[in-house]
Amino acid sequence: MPELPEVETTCRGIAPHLLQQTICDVIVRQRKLRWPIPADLKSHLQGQSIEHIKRRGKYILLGTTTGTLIIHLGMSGSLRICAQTRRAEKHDHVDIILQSGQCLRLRDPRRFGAVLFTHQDPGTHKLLKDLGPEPLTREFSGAYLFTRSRNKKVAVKQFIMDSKVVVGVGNIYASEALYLAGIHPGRSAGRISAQRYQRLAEAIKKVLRAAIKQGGTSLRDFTGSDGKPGYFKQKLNVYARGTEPCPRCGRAIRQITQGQRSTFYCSHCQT
DNA sequence: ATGCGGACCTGTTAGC
DNA sequence: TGCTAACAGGTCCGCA
Repeated sequence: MPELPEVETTCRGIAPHLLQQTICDVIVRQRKLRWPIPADLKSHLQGQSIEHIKRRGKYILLGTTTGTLIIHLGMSGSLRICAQTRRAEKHDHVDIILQSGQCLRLRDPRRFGAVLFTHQDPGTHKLLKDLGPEPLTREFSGAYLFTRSRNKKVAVKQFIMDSKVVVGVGNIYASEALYLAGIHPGRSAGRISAQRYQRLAEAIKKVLRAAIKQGGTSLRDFTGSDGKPGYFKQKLNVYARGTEPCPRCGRAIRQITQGQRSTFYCSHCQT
């Protein structure tokens, strides 16, 4: 479900409820997520105060005095703030109960998400250490993409979805950014000019910023931590619009499969 | 080093 | 209406 804008929306929504709150209790109803939730999670968190909330790629990092809780929402995860007394529903796997009486509740029907804890600098954690730059920083640029892509024959869409190249660009925004940049998703990453990568880097930043501004994209069921959907869906040009006309030229948008994921593009506007 | 398919799950929708 | 198959916002892992 969530790409970078949805994770960012979630972080912004939960942060005010969590900062400087002491964790009173931790309830784990289902520990089988992508990786098992550590059996000693509660002992790491109970009595600790949440000092900061950060996002790295699609990972949400809750910093306590003694370590960092690492949360990934996978394909279908969401975090909500609710009253501790609110009845848990079917896929509500974890509750982090706060002194305020509220609780941070993780729901994840498909269980591709993760909840882990580390005492180390989270940047050195196995899952985070090889991540590429954040797309909304100056470090991420057309020049960077150009350099990284030399001699790569992988399709450019898969290239920009590789978290070692750049974090946070998932299946929706990859299609959207390539559309904005006018680049065919199947083109080999190594055969794209510096100038076109300049356009692509700008398009990625533009589409992610716009999506964050709209509170993310709600296709099926994404909602922010307050339960409100994201409104970026209305601004999607190609994603999930197979057979609809291209907004620019009117020809039918095409849907193909790349790396077992759907890609949407306009064969006339994207070359 | 790179590339590919499979794996992990449940829910929803499309098709017969 | 009901059964089945395909598909869904992610990404790690093992094997060629």
